[in-house]
Amino acid sequence: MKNRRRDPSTPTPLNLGEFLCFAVYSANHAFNRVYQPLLRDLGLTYPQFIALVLLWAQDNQTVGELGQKLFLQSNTLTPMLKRLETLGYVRRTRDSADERQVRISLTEDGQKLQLLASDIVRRVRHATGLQNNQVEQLLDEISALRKALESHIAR
Amino acid sequence: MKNRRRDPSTPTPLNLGEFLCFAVYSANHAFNRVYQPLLRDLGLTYPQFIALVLLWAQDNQTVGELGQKLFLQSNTLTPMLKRLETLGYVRRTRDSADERQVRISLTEDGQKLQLLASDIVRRVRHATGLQNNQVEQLLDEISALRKALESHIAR
DNA sequence: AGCGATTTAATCGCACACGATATACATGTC
DNA sequence: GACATGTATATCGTGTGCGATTAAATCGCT
Repeated sequence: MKNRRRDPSTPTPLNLGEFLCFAVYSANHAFNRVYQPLLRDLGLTYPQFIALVLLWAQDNQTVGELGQKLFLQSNTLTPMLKRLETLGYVRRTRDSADERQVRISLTEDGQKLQLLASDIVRRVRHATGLQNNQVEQLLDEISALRKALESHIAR
Repeated sequence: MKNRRRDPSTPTPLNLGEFLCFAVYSANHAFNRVYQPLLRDLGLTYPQFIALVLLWAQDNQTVGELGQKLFLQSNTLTPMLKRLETLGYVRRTRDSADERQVRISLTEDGQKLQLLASDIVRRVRHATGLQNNQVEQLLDEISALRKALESHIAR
């Protein structure tokens, strides 16, 4: 039960190791670096891979739909999707019913990538060193954290 | 105990909500967005703030020392520290004993910022909606995750 | 039908982040 | 002391991210 006396003229020293935000920040970087060598052969970056995961689950989504799920806006997505188009993994076509919307659909090559994706995901999960139930628990906790932060942002 | 039959020609569908990496990725973004309005008045970005946290704990560190703690290299840090210098919060001076090293020291203005920092950190902690012991537990879990990922990268 | 408000993407400028490389300095070996 | 080796920082190019703005299409209201 220590109650150390401190010089009141200097603020409480902040220890970066105690920052939850920094733990999250550096864990995110670590994930990035684990994915990188696995994705290099496919010419993909980690965010691009995440976008493809969404498209494998549901093809032909609009830019806005993808952005809602990824928490990204068109200013980030549009250039990224254009790169995926250049790579030959997706097509970008205006929706004929609503010309404001751009629909992203997988090419045949883009669909084929999914065959490799499961293996990549498996490897990354292995790299976490966690059991399935631990992954689930941590995932729930971090998701709850994100939601709490977002509800705070909304105010 | 469902054991759905699947078409063996199509891969297992991947659900982004089950990706621990994505939970971490989006939680990191959420932190960023919570910090942003709090730091705007100081002209600081979130990574810049984190760098200052390190300098408040120990002034006059080298670029390399900061990079080791932030998991960043000079190609990221140098421009960022130059911006902090332009803002008038730090000075960049070559170490006279070893001219290869650049030492980063806080200006008077940079030191003063610490008075506001504790309040910002307190607000962000409040935004997480977590109790102190919950923060500690989650921090330990995420740090362990980062370490596991990094030890995997090292191989 | 007409027209302002809303929605959807795209564009621009800036700030990370990193791989690859360059440059200057320091160290060790002969 | 010279030269190879190693180290610390800086530079360059590319790819996210985001705030602010723009442009085009649609909606809603009268």
